[in-house]
Amino acid sequence: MPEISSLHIYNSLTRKKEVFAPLNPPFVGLYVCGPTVYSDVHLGNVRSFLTFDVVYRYLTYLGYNVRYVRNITDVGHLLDDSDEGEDKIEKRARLEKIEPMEIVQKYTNGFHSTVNQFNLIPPSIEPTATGHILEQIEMIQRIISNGYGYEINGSVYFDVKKYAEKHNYGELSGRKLDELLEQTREELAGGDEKRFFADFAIWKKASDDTIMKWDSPWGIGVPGWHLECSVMSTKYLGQEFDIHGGGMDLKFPHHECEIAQSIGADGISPVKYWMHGNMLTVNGTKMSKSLGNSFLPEELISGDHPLLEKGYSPMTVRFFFLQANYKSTVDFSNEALQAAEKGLKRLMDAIKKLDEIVSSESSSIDVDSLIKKCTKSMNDDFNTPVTIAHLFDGVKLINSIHHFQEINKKDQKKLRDHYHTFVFDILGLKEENIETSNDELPNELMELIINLRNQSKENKDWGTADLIRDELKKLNISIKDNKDSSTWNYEE
RNA sequence: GGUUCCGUGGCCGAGUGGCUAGGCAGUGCUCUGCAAAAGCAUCUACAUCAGUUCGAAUCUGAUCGGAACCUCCA
Repeated sequence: MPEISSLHIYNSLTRKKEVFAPLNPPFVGLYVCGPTVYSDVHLGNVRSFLTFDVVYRYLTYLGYNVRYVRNITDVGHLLDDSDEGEDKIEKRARLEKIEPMEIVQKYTNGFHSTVNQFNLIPPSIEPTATGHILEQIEMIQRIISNGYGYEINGSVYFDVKKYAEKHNYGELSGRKLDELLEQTREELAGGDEKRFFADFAIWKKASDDTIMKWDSPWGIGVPGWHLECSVMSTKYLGQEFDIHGGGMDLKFPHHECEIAQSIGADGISPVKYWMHGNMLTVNGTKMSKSLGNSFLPEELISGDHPLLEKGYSPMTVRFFFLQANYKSTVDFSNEALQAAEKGLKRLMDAIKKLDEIVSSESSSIDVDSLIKKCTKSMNDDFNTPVTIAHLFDGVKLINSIHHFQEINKKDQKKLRDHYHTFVFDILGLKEENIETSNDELPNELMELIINLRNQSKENKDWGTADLIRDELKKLNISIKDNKDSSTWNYEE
C-alpha cells in the first residue's frame, strides 16, 4: 500500500479508489440526495446522512471551501412509474387528512430535529423540488430538444433506448441494457404508455384530484423524481461538480437516471466522484419501513421497541456507525451498541483526562506520529474505523501518563488539540451528559459532599463514605476515588 | 433468473501475500479501605475444499452460506 498523503475516494463510477482532485480548488461541490419527506426518517436513513456529514467535515478540515447541497424531495416521488403512479406525499396527505404541504413541513421539521440530535451539520443549501419547478421544465425542454425525451398524453419520458445508442446507460450501476431486456420479471411486461420499459418519467401528467401540480408546456402535471437532483445540483454546483453521495439503493435507477438526464440535457456527465453508503441491516436484512424492522430515533433513544434491550444515546449510535466502514453493511445488535457505548465513554474520559493531566519536563509520547496515522486513515477513503483504532491507541498512552508515559506542556496541548479536532470536529462526536447548567451550584454542592465524604474516609468511617457514594449513584452521579482526590460525574 | 458484494476469534469490526488492528466481553495480576476507573499480562480467528507461492485471511478455481440492486427505498 503506497503512502497515502492525500485524500483518496472510492469512486463508484470507476469502482476504484482515486486521488481526490477537485475541479476548481479550493472549492468543492458536494451533493447528497436528501429525504423524501412523506414519513419519519429511520435509523438507516440517518446512517446515510451521517456518512456524508463526515465527508463534509473532513473536506472542510482539509481546508476546502465546500458547498454542500442536500435536497428535500417534497413532490414527484411516485409510488411507482406506472400510469396509476401516485405521489407518496399526496397519498400520505390523504391518509392523515391534511394538506400535502403540511405533510412536507411536518416531516421536514422531523428530519431536521433528528439529524440535529445526531449532530449533523446542516448543508449549505437545502433546496426543495417544488422550489425548482421552472428549472425542471427547462431541463425537460433541453432533453426533448436534444432528442432524448418524448411526450405522450401529457407526460414526458426519457428515451433510454435513444440515449443508449450514443451513451452508456448503466455505466454507474454496471447494468447492460440488453441484460435488462432479457429479464422476465412480470412487472416489466409493460402495458403502460412508455415506448420502452426502461424509459422513465421526467414529467408526469397529474390527475384532476391531485393537489400539488403545475402548468407546463405539456399540460398540468408534476416533475419526475429523478429530475430534481439533476436540476438542483446543476443550478447550485454547476453542470459538472465534484462529489455526489447517496445510499447504495439509489445507485439504480436514481443516480443512473441523473447521469442520463444531465448528459441528455447538457452533454456533460455531471459528477466526478460518486459515493455510495451501504445499508443498515437488522438480523441481516436491510432496515426498511415496509419490513417493519426500522427504528425511529425516539424509539432508539428511549429503548421502547421490541428489538431494543435498552435506549441508546445519539452519540453512541453515531460512534457505532463510525466504527464500521461506510461501504459495508452494518448489522444492528444490542450487544454491538452496548460495546460502542462503553468504548465511547472510554474515549471521552481520556479526552477529559487530557485537560487535567499535570505536565512534565519531557515527553515520551510521539504526538506527531499519532496525528499522521489518523490523517492517513481518513485520507484512505474516510476510513473512520481505523482512525478510531488509532485514537484508542492514543487513549492507552493518555491513561498511562504518570505511570509509564510522561508528557510536556507543548505536547499536551498538541495532543489535546488533535483529539478535539478529530473526535469533535471531524467525527462529530460530542459530550452529551446531562444538560449543563450555567449554575455553579451543582459543582459547589458536589465539592461540599466530596469534602464531607473525604473526612469520613480519613476517619476510616467507611460506612458513611460508602453510603454517600451509593446514594449519589441512585441520583446517577458516580464518584471515583483516585490516590489523592475524588472526582464525580453524571452517569448515563 | 441477471448484476454486484460479503463470509475474520464469545460479540462488533479493520486488514489485499510475510510483520500488531481496535472496541466490548472473559481470565490472571497491579493499584485501592472497598468499589469504580486505569495499567500490565493473557485466551478465543480468518466459511469449506483444492490450487498458485519459499510463504495465503489476503491471489485463483470450485462448493456452501448470506446480503443489496434489477423502476418505493438512505
